[in-house]
Amino acid sequence: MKPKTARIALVDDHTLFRNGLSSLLSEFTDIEVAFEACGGKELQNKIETDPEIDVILMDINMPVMDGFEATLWMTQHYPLVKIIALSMYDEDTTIIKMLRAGACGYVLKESTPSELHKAIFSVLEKGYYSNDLVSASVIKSIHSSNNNGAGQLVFSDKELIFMQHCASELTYKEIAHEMGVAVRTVDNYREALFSRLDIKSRVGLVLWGLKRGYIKL
Amino acid sequence: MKPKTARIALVDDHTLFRNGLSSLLSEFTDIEVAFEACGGKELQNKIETDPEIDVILMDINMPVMDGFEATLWMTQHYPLVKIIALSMYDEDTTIIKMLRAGACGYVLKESTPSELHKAIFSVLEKGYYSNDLVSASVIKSIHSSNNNGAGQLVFSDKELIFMQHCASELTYKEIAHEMGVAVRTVDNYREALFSRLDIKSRVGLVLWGLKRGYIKL
DNA sequence: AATATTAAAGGTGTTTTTACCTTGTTTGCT
DNA sequence: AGCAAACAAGGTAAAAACACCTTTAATATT
Repeated sequence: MKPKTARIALVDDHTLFRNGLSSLLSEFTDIEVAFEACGGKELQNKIETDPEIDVILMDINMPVMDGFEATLWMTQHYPLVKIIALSMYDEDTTIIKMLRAGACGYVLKESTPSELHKAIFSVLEKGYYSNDLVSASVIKSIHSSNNNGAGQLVFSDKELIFMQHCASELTYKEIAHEMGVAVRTVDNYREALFSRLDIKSRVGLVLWGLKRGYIKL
Repeated sequence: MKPKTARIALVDDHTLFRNGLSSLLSEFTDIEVAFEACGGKELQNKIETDPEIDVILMDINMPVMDGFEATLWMTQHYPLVKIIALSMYDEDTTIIKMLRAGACGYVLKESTPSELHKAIFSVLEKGYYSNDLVSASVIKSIHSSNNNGAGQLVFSDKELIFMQHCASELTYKEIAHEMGVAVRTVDNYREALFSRLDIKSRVGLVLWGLKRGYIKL
């Protein structure tokens, strides 16, 4: 069954990119851009009045509600709408994280329009879109030992808060005070993260978090 | 004098954004996209065979040769071509840096197509494009004390290399070895940067550099 | 009830980072 | 030639970061 026209929604906080992509996609006769949203919140509003969407192209790095959260929300509330993650980075863990959140494909912003077109119709016809990027990441995540058996990295709330605090000029003593725990305790968070992620310094942790979207600049 | 059609070149490493923008701009009857380039190097090649460009829309964060370098090169080799910086971030120092490198305007990727259109023709007719972002940055840079009298932050080559090395898990000892200088010398770089930028830790330096594009993730 | 797991916290020691002060050398300026 | 500025480098000391090992209390697990 060849679906007539794919109804697409775009979610990205950069208006120029969003409008540009919309203009680009409208050149394909088999694609219709139903609406655009600048973030997760706006998506929630617009999908309500127009739920007949086939595919959402979702940026990952957005302020307020980012692509992970928005994707998670979509899979819970509109499980039939397919989501393709659009990102600038090709970090394995980010790809895995998006796929786990419910995305059916992952396309870089460096890709060509025709690859995007292919991704959209692959998702519609096969239910997923897989390219070298995704395949490699999936395989790596299965083979990786830096994770629990299920192939994912899990962080406690405290660890995530600690990680964000690390991206500042606060000392660990000040972070401990900020979080209301003993200095030794944040030292535990640090040691746990260092060993799990195979990191040797605070700078390394900050860089790791930034690359994968756990820390916001 | 109303220029017939503005001949534009796009420089951005993200193909989807570039193509999208191209498609968007081609909807304006008074704009013609002459060519696209994925980075500074490709721009250097293409401008040679097609130098009749009115305005270049230049992304700042690109690998290999970034927007700063490319803008500097353009002002030296093709001083008549106007450049508008396109960026995701609205950091004051970045804006100033691009303007000093020769850019005639600064537009965020969050902007609307009509603002971009306005910027292009403002640059062509008035020679520059100024919006609230640019005005505020210019004023701040004049009033700021974190700079030399001329209102700019200047870094030596070694300092820039050192800064980039700071965004790693290398210790200062290893950085010194990497750079072929004494440990005390990189300590000088660090102290100079810390005091000039009012920074208290290596993490702070890395965050400062990332926000302003001096350090690449 | 006994056992395993986990989070919080302490002890101790080493390495790294940071701060401040000083010296020699080069470079450029007048 | 004389002087100032800039750069590389050394000394020292304190603070912060890092590593490793142990203890306690609260939670599960069986």
